Amino acid sequence: MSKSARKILVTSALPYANGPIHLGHLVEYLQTDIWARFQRMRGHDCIYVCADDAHGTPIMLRAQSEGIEPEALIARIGADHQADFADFLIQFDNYHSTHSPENRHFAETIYTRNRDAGHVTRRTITQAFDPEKSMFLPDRFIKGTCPKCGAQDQYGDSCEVCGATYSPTDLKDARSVISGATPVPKDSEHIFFKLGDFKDMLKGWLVADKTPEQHTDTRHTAVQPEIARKLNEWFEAGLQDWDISRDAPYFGFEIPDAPGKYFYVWLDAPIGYMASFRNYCDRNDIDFDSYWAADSKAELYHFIGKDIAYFHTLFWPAMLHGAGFRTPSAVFCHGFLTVNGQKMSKSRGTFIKARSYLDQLDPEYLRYYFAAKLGPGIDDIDLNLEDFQARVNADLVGKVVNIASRCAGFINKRFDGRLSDTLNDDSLFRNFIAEKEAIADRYEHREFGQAMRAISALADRANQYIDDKKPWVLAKNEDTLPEVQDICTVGLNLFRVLLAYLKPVLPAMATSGEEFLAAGPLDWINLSTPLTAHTIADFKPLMQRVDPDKVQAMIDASKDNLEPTATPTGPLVDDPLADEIEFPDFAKVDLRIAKIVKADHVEGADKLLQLTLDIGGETRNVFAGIKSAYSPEDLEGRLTVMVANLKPRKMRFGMSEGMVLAAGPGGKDLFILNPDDGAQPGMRVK
RNA sequence: GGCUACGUAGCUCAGCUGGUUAGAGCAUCGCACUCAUAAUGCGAGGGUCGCUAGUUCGAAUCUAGCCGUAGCCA
Repeated sequence: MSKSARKILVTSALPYANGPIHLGHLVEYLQTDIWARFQRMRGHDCIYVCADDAHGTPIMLRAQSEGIEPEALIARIGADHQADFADFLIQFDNYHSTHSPENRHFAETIYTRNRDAGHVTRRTITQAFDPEKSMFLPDRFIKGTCPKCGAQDQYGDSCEVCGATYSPTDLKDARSVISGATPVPKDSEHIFFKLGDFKDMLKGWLVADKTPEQHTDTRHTAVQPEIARKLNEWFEAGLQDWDISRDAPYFGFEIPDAPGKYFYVWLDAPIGYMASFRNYCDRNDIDFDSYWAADSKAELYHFIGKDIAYFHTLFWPAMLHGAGFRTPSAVFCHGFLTVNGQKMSKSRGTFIKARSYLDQLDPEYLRYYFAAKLGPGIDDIDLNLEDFQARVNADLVGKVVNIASRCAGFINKRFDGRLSDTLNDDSLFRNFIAEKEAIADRYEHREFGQAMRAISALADRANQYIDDKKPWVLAKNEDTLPEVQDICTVGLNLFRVLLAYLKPVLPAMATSGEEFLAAGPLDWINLSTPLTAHTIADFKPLMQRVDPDKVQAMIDASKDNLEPTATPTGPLVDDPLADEIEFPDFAKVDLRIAKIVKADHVEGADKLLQLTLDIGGETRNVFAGIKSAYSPEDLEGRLTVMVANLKPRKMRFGMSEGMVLAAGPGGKDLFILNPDDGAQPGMRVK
């Protein structure tokens, strides 16, 4: 290999630290991991870093609703994320957090350098303010009636019914999702990044040839053609100033020269790539500047979803450039994941968390399936669960592993595990090796689907070869027995090449296969030398077929609520529906999300618990007949649903100001209601 | 609403700059084989290439409109 080792830094987008990793996230991490492993196998110096994106209003509010500090929330979620990634065999060199000293340093550096260069401006804007919570409300935290079509319960930025976009101040009957209060307009000075200053620079960045000297085989531009077209559209629309500050209270970094103002989460999120790398450099004695200085010769690639292209192809290169750092070599976008052809859905059980998958299935199944479907473009990819099972079983177990399985028996039983001294028929082996650069090129350009197809076609040829030579016939005759050893030696060498080609995708199977072959780790160079005059280990199954029951179990575990069964048994039979009512009858009942702040036993009462319910600034005292099913410590801190406008009723133990809702026949079988994540005390249920 | 992608056999997808009878894998149906995790090999059936106009000697491939799906609109 005359080509020298490339210095490559790759990243995946930072997952947001307010929820678990799901299969949609994994498209990106698996794509990046496969690419990084491939580069390392080729002998390049490829560092893969990531981090949790830990700032912003949603995290602040979620921590509040859980009654914990945001630091505790992000620590817990960060640990979950890392466990999920590790179990999917994603090999980060470093995993950090945007809530870190390194990130504060780079956020401040990038801000102050851009400010000093004149790329920052200040302006007073008017925003919706929640007077009860004393905070400005992001658009998504305001709901109301669409000013265009009159649809109710729409977010502050756009209407999901008619698709209109507007400003939250246009919304009719607006209210804060957090407190339920009516937002009021309020002025505040904000800090803006002058993106327009970078128009020419960005256009130049887009068209420049990013091909590193070491691999001149293909041109390499900063973004894919689809994204380039989108960028041109954005250029034509004009680049507006970007609001990079948020007022307290906000979980993030305070802006150095603006007390009470914080960097917007999207400013410090991509800076997390630098922070994580800096943290890695400090622990591994690597020169940070050789990767990030303006004149760096290293390659820098970001893998992201197409939804965040705007941030990574405009703001990010601009603010790096404005602060005197290098810009990315390229930003690689991918599409979204659908399951069985549709958006992931909790009710269908297709909103599958990483952990729900891992509880049932081998991570390498999904690694292979995604690889088989990923291309360089931004098309969405579909996880069709039947196709998933068929593909993994046919390609991996039926074809690839089968080659080793059908040869290993002869070599182990008849030749004491010994391979022939030479490859007496090496034409097919040479054909396999001849594909090496073509397959590498597919990996390099993220054409994983084509790489998998090429590998699969080779596996077919290996099986054809064995079928043609019929070693099981030759094994019956002592005279032809030596030929059996030769044929199986060829077969196992073909298998070994396939194993190497698949190693970026199937690292665990590659390790098992390497143990079986007992000749050390495979890489892109040593795979060309055939294995001869060598003793292999006993063959153990390298991969099991996908168990359909496990797939079903995964779906069942992902179902939010159990589908009503077709058989007419259960509660509906015992307790038929009440008479139909008109909407106004229902509207009279004011149901609210309530937080159980305190729960106590009631002296002298057999069935009652005394609950103190917070409905967003106000509290209610309620006696609930749920003692048989819940103890007070089970309840404190939980959210539930109460009838808030029920006329207070005097009971023997005091005044009860409402009731909490529960289902079930009674006794131990009582179930109080539990709102989904994100609900806030005081929200109306309707 | 504007813009950008996508819409090819039952399923999942290839089809580069327009050119002989539109391909692969899975599934289905025959046949062969039995070394192998009921694996493998050979063969067959199956598509008005979303719809409609147009450009062209010729279009799945180019243009326009329409329908459907997804995303973006900072």
